[in-house]
Amino acid sequence: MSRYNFRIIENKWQEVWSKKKSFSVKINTNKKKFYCLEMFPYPSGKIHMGHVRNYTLGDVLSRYKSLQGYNVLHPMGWDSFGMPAENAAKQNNISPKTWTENNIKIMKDQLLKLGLSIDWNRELSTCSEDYYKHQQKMFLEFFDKGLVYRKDSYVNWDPIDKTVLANEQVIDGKGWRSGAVVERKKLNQWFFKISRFSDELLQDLKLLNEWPEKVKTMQKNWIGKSYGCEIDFQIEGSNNVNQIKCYTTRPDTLFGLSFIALSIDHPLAKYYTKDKNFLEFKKACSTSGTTEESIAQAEKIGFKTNLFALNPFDQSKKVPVYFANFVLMDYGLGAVFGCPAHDQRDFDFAKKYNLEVKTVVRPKDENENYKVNDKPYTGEGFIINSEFLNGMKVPDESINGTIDILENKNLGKRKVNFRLKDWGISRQRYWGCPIPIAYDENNNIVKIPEKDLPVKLPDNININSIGNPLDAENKWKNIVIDGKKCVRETDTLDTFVDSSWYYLRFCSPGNKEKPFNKDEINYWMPVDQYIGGVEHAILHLLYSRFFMRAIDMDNKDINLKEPFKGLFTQGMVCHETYKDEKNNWLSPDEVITNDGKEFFQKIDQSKKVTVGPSESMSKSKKNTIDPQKMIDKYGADSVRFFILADSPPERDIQWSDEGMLSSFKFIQKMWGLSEKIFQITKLNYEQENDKIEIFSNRIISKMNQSLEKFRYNVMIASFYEIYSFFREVSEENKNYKNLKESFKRILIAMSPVIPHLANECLTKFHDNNNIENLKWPDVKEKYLIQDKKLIVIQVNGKKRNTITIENNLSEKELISLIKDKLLISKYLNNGELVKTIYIKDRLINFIIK
RNA sequence: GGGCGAAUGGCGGAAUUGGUAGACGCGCACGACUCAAAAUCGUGUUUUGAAAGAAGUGAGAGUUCGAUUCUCUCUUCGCCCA
Repeated sequence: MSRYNFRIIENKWQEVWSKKKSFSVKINTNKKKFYCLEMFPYPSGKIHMGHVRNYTLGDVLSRYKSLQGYNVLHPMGWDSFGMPAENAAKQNNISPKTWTENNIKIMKDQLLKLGLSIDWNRELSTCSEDYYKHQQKMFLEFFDKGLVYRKDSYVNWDPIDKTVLANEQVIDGKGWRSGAVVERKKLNQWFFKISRFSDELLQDLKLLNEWPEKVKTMQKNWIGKSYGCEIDFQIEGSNNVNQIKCYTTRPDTLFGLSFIALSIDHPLAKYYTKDKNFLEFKKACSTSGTTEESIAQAEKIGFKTNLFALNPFDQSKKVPVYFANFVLMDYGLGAVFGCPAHDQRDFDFAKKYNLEVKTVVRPKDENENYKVNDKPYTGEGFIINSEFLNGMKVPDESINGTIDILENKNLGKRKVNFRLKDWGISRQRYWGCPIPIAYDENNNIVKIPEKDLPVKLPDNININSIGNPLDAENKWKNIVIDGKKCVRETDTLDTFVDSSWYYLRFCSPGNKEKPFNKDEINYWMPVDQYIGGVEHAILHLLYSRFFMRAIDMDNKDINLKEPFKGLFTQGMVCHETYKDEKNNWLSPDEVITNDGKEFFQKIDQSKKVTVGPSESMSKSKKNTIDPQKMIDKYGADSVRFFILADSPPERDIQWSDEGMLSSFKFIQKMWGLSEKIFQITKLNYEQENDKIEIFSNRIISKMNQSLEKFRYNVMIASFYEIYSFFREVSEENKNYKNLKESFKRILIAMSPVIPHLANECLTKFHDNNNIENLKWPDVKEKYLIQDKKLIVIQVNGKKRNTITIENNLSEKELISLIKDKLLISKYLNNGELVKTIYIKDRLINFIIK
């Protein structure tokens, strides 16, 4: 029997698909559509295992839906703007464009070798003018709709490289390249007004019933709707200020007030700009990064003003007013009141500055003398030490009750607040979509006129100039609009903007005039199944949801708010990590083992290697496996098979060489089996074999369930069952009348996972080798019904025996049968039978005392 | 610091969603084929026990006739934070 030569066969089928354009689709209103989309890759150089997993998942689904008769849209593109291209350009003296285009070429070739069912006619690249020109128009449309504005905002500033750093470029508070301590710096930047849709983005999560709960929870927390109130505090100690407004979600702890804390960006800061100590404090604040994590973990520090605030409920009580580093201007009003007894941050701050800690909430099982000691109490309970609030139940009654009182006394106002901030889209970088804006001599905003669009990125720039290279491009920067001298905006758009609408562009990739065409959108959208990493659970998905709403706003042609009907988030691909004796990372290629216990360096086997825990594959830890090498060695089908086997798609998967090899062996065995069965089908016919029918229909039904629920690892288990069943049948060497047809049906059901092998085998079984228009096999229901049932016999909930019975036996008949056969007599004789519980077709439980 | 998950044999994992725990694979052991090895195939493989049996899904409690599944407390690990 010939060995399966995957190199020849896989290549053959990939050529067939590409020549016939098998996966290219058009609108067809007679067919139900299915839009399957995986998150498109950043063209970093070559594909990694994460891509293989992501695109295999989508491919299995696409091929499955397609066999089921859906008109499947399954496109692919490139998220091709972004920092790595600029970094590579600096290192290798090659333009970001050339670098990116080369990478795309390589990666596309790799994806083709995986045998993905992609409509390559729709390929797009976000860095191409064809794409970003539409984005610039959208930006201006959003501008007209009032969804774009400019304001001052902080960035991470590297004082040595004189450049703005992204959060991931700040490591332990230092610039990744220069090592300089990063400062916070204010810049005037562009924003999308995502907050306009805060409530809608929150409420509509309820409509997304095909999204994972955890992603919805993460988005809900991110949007962070809170119900609280604004409270007015009277101020003493200044001629300029007599009132400060604070936002709080815990007005019920007002009697525990011990200080007021302001953001350093609070309007009141302007009265302290001449105070040396304040300026020093401000500088100290600017040394921590801009992420929430760094702010939460930074030591809480404050600057005491000469002001005092009066407690609105008791004007005889005065507390100091501070500026503090943990208060953000973006949240609420940039001013909070501190109640140290019942908030961790306030508690830390009070301890540091020796402020009063007054307990005003007691837990349920404590009495009124309860006192907060070394830890704040943030749980439920009752209000104490608070005069007219005493006894209120925390939190619901106390918060609402206090707000009512504040409103009645005209001291405050009920207010809903969101944590979600507007989306800062300015990036001080070259390799991104230019913002189609200029400024006149008075620094007024001027939109680039439509006739001058797109604003093209200049080629041949000096990538090594300090800061944003576009700033140095004077020829490009200085323009004339309507006879007025203007200067272009040199910031480019956040690459999250590029990926916020690419799913729409796939519907109308060739349209030169418009980003997309109404009929095509209305046919293909929404995306039925979106697949990608959970790391995008918040930002990318929220931004896309915002974009869809922004486009939908005031647009009669489009009536769509949620772009992704179904979402699936896949786990990561992990591998063990290796270190040599000097603690340097080693790649799996550099390591060798004989017994799987002790590991040595390949180049010098006297040198021991320490094996670390299995972690997400990353270049920095060198624990990557190159998909290209695996495809070359084992073939695409084997790699696809392995990446789906074993682990559930939503969980992390461990890469294992043994697993990869056994997948490869399975492909070989399956080929051998197919050949054997093909030989058998040339023999004289035997009678039909019921066992084949029962097995095939049950296993296909099982595969259907696994596919519908994304349990691809369970489906792979069915593959092994299929193999061993048909191998047994084949050993009988009998050409049962239903053998060929059943095996064909099985091969079709296997084809989404291992398309090359399955199609090659199918060709043989088809009379004229023509395998067009294959259909997903139906399940014949009658073979799923079992005529005999296995019943579990329990005594007091423990399994003691089993019995196989005919269908439709009554409880009485069953019990007498069990007693007749003495199946559990030794238990029944030892006590009194109190009760029996009978679950039809499953189990009977005897309760004995 | 906050948020969200996860935990089942030596390992990856399965369990009709409250009803036989360990499907399927890897690994391991024994056997067949072979001069021999590789490959391939077969049998076995939760622990304990000679067996009958007993115990068993991170730990501890609870609900239930019955809990891997539901509730509470704790432990460990992972992911995310404009």
